[in-house]
Amino acid sequence: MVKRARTLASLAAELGVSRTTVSNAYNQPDQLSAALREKILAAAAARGYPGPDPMARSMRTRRVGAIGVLLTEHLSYAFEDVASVDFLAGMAEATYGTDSAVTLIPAGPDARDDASTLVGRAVVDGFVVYSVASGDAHLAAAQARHLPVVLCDQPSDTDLPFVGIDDRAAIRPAARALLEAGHRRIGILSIRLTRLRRDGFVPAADVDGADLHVQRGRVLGALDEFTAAGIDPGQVPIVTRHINDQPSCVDAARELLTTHPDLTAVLCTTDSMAFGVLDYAAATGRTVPADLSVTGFDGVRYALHRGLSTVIQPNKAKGAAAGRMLQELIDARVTDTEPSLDVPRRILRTTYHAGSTVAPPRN
Amino acid sequence: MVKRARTLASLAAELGVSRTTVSNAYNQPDQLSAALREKILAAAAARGYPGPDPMARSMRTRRVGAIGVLLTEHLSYAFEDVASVDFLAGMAEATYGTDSAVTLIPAGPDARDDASTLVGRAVVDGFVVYSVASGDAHLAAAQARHLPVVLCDQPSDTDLPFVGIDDRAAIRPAARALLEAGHRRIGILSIRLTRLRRDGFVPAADVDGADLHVQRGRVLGALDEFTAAGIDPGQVPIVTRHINDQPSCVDAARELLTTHPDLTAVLCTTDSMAFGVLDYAAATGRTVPADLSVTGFDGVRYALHRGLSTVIQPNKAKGAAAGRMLQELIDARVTDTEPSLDVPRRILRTTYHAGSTVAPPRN
DNA sequence: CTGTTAGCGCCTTCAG
DNA sequence: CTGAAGGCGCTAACAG
Repeated sequence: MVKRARTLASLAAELGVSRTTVSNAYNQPDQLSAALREKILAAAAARGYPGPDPMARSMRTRRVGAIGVLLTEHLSYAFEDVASVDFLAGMAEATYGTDSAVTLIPAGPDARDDASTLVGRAVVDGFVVYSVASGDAHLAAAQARHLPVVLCDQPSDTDLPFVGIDDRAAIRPAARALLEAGHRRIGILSIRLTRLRRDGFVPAADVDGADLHVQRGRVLGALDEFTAAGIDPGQVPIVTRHINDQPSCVDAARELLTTHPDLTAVLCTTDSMAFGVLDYAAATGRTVPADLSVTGFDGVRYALHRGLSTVIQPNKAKGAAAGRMLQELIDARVTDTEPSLDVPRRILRTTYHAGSTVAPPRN
Repeated sequence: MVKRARTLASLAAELGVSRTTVSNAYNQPDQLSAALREKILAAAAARGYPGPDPMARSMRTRRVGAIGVLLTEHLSYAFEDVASVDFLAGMAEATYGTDSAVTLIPAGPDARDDASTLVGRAVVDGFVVYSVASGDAHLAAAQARHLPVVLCDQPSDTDLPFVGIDDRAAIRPAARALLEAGHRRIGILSIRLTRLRRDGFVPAADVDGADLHVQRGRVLGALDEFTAAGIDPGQVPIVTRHINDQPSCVDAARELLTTHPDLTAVLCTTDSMAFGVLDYAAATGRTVPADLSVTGFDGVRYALHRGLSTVIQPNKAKGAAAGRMLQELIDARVTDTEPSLDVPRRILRTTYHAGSTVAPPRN
């Protein structure tokens, strides 16, 4: 059993070379002879020296080799949600080949004073902040770190680098499909528009001030289209739910359709909501689309499988774009003396999937 | 605009207190007066000091606040595979409330010399190694780091902390169900048993030496049960495929059933394989289970949905157990002078789901 | 409750 | 191609 070298310095001492030389053996192979390098690496292996300590290295180089993703929801929810799993897959893809890993940072809604400790303490080179409300404390904490930050989806009104879709424009084809089929009495179902819980009807006038920009954009986009078709947006019933599990969505459909039995169509801002409508319709004996037209948003696999008329957004591509953008910002920071002044902003395309849940109204 | 304090020391200097005091304001609130603490925190906020630098802190405390997960496959595959997504969800759950994040470390099969750099450079407190072949280079690299390592699923024959199921025992109820229904001519379909690609028939005698312990265990468990029922394991046809996508699985079913048309049942070591059999049976006009009985393994959602007779394993619980076990090892390392000598080993329970794809053979 | 003293292990000049 | 020196920013231990 050979003595154990636990640091670069001790290994250097044992071999009778300088620390630099050992360091170079790992990091700058062209700075020493191949023979010496081999000898050093072999000696290291023999003594169980695992190579330069990553922490010390990071401290010195100011580079970690990890990018953080802030997922606001309880982290294990993120793995149950198809969209965020796809997003993570995209980020993983973006880092493939890079010398960076992805660090998942749970940033739950628990408003402990130190809710931001995880992001404050995370050992990463930058953050991707995935879909949080404007004014989110974790986002603020990430910015406070003075590291590159890329925002994904929301908030959409900051000066930070951004990757997302144009929700307001993206939903219009769905609204248009309903209008073109001849619908005039259309209700809207949306997931929460604000961080604060508020289930039930929301006046159209309140939508503008909502702090969850994604849902706000979708509702506004639909209203834009309705308005353009001569429908008074103030007369469009809008129902929201804070949680988007199946029972909530069905209940939202019930609330909307029992209070407004004259509706011939429901536009939903998420596929989950649309499923709620489909389920409620089935439970109450209505046929879709003969008795009721429905549109969704997101284009999750199950929606396409079920033939839902919906808007497909590229979740994986978003993840990849966000990952790459952050990586570029990190690299630029090392290279440039002065960071470039234009903030990257990438808007990805969406597509409307016609599906089979829109048809002309019965009467 | 106030001067910017970029380090703890500079902030301390500007405030005329010692660095310790500032450090304590962040880390040991009970070591100074609330008033002073407030004053320090306020001054920090005013100057944009983001708090103690995480890298320097980690370097000093030898603690990062992140645990690494090694997923051998190309990382974005991991997000397409239900089992590994559930596993990650479990890990996320285990770290919830802990001051640890999860770092995903892609450890693709690219056997570059430095394939292990990511794991060699990862700034983490320990590793969970998820389902790799025995002798995997990334596992070796993780061990070389002298950090706590927890193995999940495989390899199962090391002295490392382990979380998994007893694959060999777990599959026996599926085999037994087929035997009890009266089947005697049963084929086996398995995903790759070795890292090296080898599609097609595998002699039962070769299974023992397979380096992918999970699949090996399942095949051996089935053979155990067959043997106990008086069937010569040497006569049981075993077909493998390296890749488990749908076409491969269907093709495996074709290969098995065309060469052995007398089989009345197929035992599969994964649900994906069983789907391949179901699809092939449907395509060739056989009814399951009337004409052919089929069992799977894993218990993915879709399998249960489809009524497959299969073994359900608790993927999320595995992730949670692995995460917690690693966390404990990390904490113990800080506390204990001498690490405890018994290596934790946790075997989780599986359940056989009867489903509806097993019935007595026709003749 | 506050301050002083020592490094943590490495990489990067810069000089041979 | 190699070596010596300095410091990255912080916290643990101890002493006031």
